[in-house]
Amino acid sequence: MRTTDNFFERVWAVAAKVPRGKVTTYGAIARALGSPGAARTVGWAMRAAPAGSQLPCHRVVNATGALSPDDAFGGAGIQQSLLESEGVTFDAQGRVDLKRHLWIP
DNA sequence: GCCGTGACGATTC
DNA sequence: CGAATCGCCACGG
Repeated sequence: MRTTDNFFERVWAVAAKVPRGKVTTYGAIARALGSPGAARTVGWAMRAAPAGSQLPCHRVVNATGALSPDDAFGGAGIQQSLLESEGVTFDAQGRVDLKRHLWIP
């Protein structure tokens, strides 16, 4: 089958299920897939996600609420802007308020 | 089957 | 809080 056999598709599937105005963490997705330690692999799937897949990867953040690198999404601040547009709030550190928007599959 | 890689996680300083 | 370190897992070569 394709190079993207299972894990990647699972990650994308879960990420696509994240409701608008909410965010999830790589660890949460990895946990949902049955591999709580595969958080890195989840992040890798996001980076390997095909452009134009409409995958809301901007709704996926790490456990600390920090967003993806500035060079991601094609520009710095893009991720935060998108989340803010969806109603997501940030703290003084520019991190997502997981206490309010954390969503787990 | 080993090595290198990586948009992570948790711990420690 | 910020930076550094170790450990984890899956994919490609």
